[in-house]
Amino acid sequence: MAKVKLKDIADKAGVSMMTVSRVMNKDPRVSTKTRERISKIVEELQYKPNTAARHLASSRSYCIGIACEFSNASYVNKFLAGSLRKCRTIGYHVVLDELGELNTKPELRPQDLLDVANIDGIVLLPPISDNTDVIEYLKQENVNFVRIAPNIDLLASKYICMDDYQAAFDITSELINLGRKRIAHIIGSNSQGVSRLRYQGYLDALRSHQIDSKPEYIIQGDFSYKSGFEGASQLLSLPEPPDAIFAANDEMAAATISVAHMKNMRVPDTLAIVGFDDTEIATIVWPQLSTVRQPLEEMADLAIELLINSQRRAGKQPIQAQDKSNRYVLDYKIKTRESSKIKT
Amino acid sequence: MAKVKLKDIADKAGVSMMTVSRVMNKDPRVSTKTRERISKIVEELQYKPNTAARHLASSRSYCIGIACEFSNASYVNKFLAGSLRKCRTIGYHVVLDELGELNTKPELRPQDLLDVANIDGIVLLPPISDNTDVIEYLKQENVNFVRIAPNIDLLASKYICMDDYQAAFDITSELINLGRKRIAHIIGSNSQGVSRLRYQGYLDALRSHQIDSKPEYIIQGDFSYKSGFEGASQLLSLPEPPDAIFAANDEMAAATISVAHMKNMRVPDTLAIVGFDDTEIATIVWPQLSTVRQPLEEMADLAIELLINSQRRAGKQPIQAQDKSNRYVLDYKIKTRESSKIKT
DNA sequence: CACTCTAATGTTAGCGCTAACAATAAGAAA
DNA sequence: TTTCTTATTGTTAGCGCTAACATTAGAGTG
Repeated sequence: MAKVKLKDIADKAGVSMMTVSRVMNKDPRVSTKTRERISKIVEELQYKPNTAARHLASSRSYCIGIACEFSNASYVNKFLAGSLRKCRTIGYHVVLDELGELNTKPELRPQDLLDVANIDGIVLLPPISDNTDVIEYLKQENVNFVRIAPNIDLLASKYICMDDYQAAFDITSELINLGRKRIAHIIGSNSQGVSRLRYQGYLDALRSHQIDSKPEYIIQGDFSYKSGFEGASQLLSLPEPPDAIFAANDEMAAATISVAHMKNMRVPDTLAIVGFDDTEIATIVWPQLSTVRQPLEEMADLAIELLINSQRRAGKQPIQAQDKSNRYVLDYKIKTRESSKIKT
Repeated sequence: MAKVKLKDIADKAGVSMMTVSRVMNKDPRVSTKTRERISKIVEELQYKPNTAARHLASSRSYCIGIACEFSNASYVNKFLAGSLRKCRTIGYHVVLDELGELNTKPELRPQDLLDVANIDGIVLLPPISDNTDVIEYLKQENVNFVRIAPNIDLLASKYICMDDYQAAFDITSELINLGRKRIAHIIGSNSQGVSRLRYQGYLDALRSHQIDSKPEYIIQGDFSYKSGFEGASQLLSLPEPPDAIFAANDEMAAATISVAHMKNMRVPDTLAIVGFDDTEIATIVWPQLSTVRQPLEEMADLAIELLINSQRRAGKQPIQAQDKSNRYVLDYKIKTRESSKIKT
C-alpha cells in the first residue's frame, strides 16, 4: 500500500490533479459540488499532501520559526509542544531560534536572517515579543510575525495573550471563598506589564469582597525565587502574618513555600499559597502549587494559524496593523492543588 | 541574487550536476581531484542543497523523530535545542513525539506510526529509552533508533550516555576537598540504573579519601522533591547532622535547601548541598545549586549523527547490535555554584 | 443567434535534486 | 593488439506538487 498521492484522488474523482490541488489549498475557484466530492475522497483515502513536493513547487517553505529564550524552559517547552503538534497536522515544520544571547550580542540579525530567509512566518515568545530591535528588523524585512503576550508596541503585529487581570482576580477570589481574610501579594517584576495586571486583579478581588488591602501585605518582587524568598520572609515576620499569599508567579510561590516550611507553618492549613503560570515547578514542590494555567498549547495553535492565514493573503494588505483586531485573547484555567486546599 | 543551486556549481566546475550531487552526498565514486575542486566552489558560492528537492528525489524524509515525555521540561528542552540546531545545519527537520501518556494508553503505536512512517530515525529520551514496548516496536518496524541514557537491554540499539559513576565520584570528591567530613547522600529512585551508579561513585569517593560512610547518612529517595524533603529532614535531625549532602538529582537537592532553611542552617556555611543534572531548578533556587551538567546538546548532536550515518549504510548490516561499540560516552561537567562554595 | 464574459476545469512545464542506467576513458589481462 | 575490468563521469527520467496559461461550458446580452 504505497502512499496515497494527488493523482490517486484525481483519478478516483474523475478530475484533473489541478482541481484536487485547488481543493487542498482552499482555492475558491472550484465549484462547491466538486469540492465536496473531492473532500470526501480525500477523507476516505486519508490523503496527506507531500510537504517536500509542495515546497518545491510553490516556493513557500512550509516552515514556521519560533524565537525564544531558553530561560523559561517549561514555558517554552509547552509552547513548542503545541507548535510542533499543530505544524505536524498541517504539514509545516518548526524552526527554533534561540535569541537568548541577544543582550550580550546584538548581532542577532545575521544569524536570524539565515533562517528567516526560508521561513513563512515567525512567532516571538516573551520576552523577545517586546524586543524592539527584533520587531523593527522583522518589519523591515517584511517577515510575518505574531507575538505572544507582548507589553509594548501593541500595534506592531498581531498578538496573542490571556487575561492576566481576570485570572488574578479569580484566583484571589478563590482564596477569599476558601475563608482567607488576610491575603498578601508578591508583585512581579515591574518591568513587565503582566505584573501590573495581576496586581490590579488582586486588588479588585479584595475590594469587590469588601476586604481591605493592607499596604504591608503588598511586596514588590521581580519574579525570581530569591525575591520571593525575601518577600515571603518579610510577610511572615509581620506581627499579624497573612493567612494566604498570592505570588505573581510560580517561582516566587515556591520560594514562599520554602519560607513557610522554615517558619514551621503548615501549608495550606496555616498559610495558603498560590502562584501563577503553572510551570513545572508548580508540581515539583511539595505541597503542589495552586496556580493559573496559561493556555500555551492553544496559543501556539492560534499563532501558527494566524501566520499561515496572513501568509495566504500576503501582498493584499501592506501591513496596516492599526486595526484593533490584532489582539487575540485566550482563556486561562485555575488549577487548584494542595497548596490552597480547603482549610479549618 | 537567486539562491545558488546544483546547476550553478556544476556549470562553474565544468562537470555534470550528478557529479556535484555525488560530492554533496559523499559518494565515494568521485575522483579526489574533482571532489576537491567542487568542494571549493561549493564553499565559495555558499551552496546549500535544497532539502525539499532532496527529499522528493531520494525518498528519504530528512526528518528525525524525538520521543520524550514532557515531565522533565528542562532536560527535554536542552536536548531539543541541541537537536534543532544540529538538524538545521545539516538540513534535517525535527519531529517531536510526546509519549507521556504511554503508561495509561498503551496504544501508542498507531499514533507513533503516523510519524514514524516518514522518519529517517528516532531518538528515545529517558525514560522512554527503557520502554521495552517501544523498543520492540521500533525493531519490528525496522526503524533506526538511538537511545539516550538507557539502563536496560543495552544491546538493543546504539545508545549515548555519560559516566554517572565518575561524575558522582568527582562531585563528592569536591565536597571532601572543600573540607567536608560528614557527607550524606540521598539516593535516587531505585528503579533507575543511574541511581546505583551515582551512589557507588559517592561511596568510592569517600573510601578513596579514607572517610567512613555512616549508614545513617545514606537515605533512599526517589528523585521527587517530596522524597528529598523527607530525606533531608531525617538527615538534619540526626544528633550529628552531616555538613554536606549530595542528592542524586537537583529536585531532591532543592528540597534539601528548603529543609536547611527550615532548620535555620546556613547554606553553604553550615551545610553544603550539591545536586545532579543541572536542570533549571538548579539556578532557580537560592543559593544556586552546585551540580553536574549533563552534556545534552552534545548528546543530541551525536544522536542525530549516528542516526544519519546508520541510515546511510542501511541494508548492509541487518541489525547485528551485539557489537560492544554501540555505546557512546560523553563528558559531563561539574558546575560549582553557591550551594557548595568554600567554607570555614 | 452569434458574441462576449465569467466560472470551472484542464494542460504544460518545471521546482531542485537523485536513482538507475549509460557511456567513456584508462588500465590490466590475454 | 584485442578484450575485459574498473574507475569516473554523464544522461535520462521522474519524485509529487503547483504556477501560469489554455480551454471549455454555461450564462448573459443585444
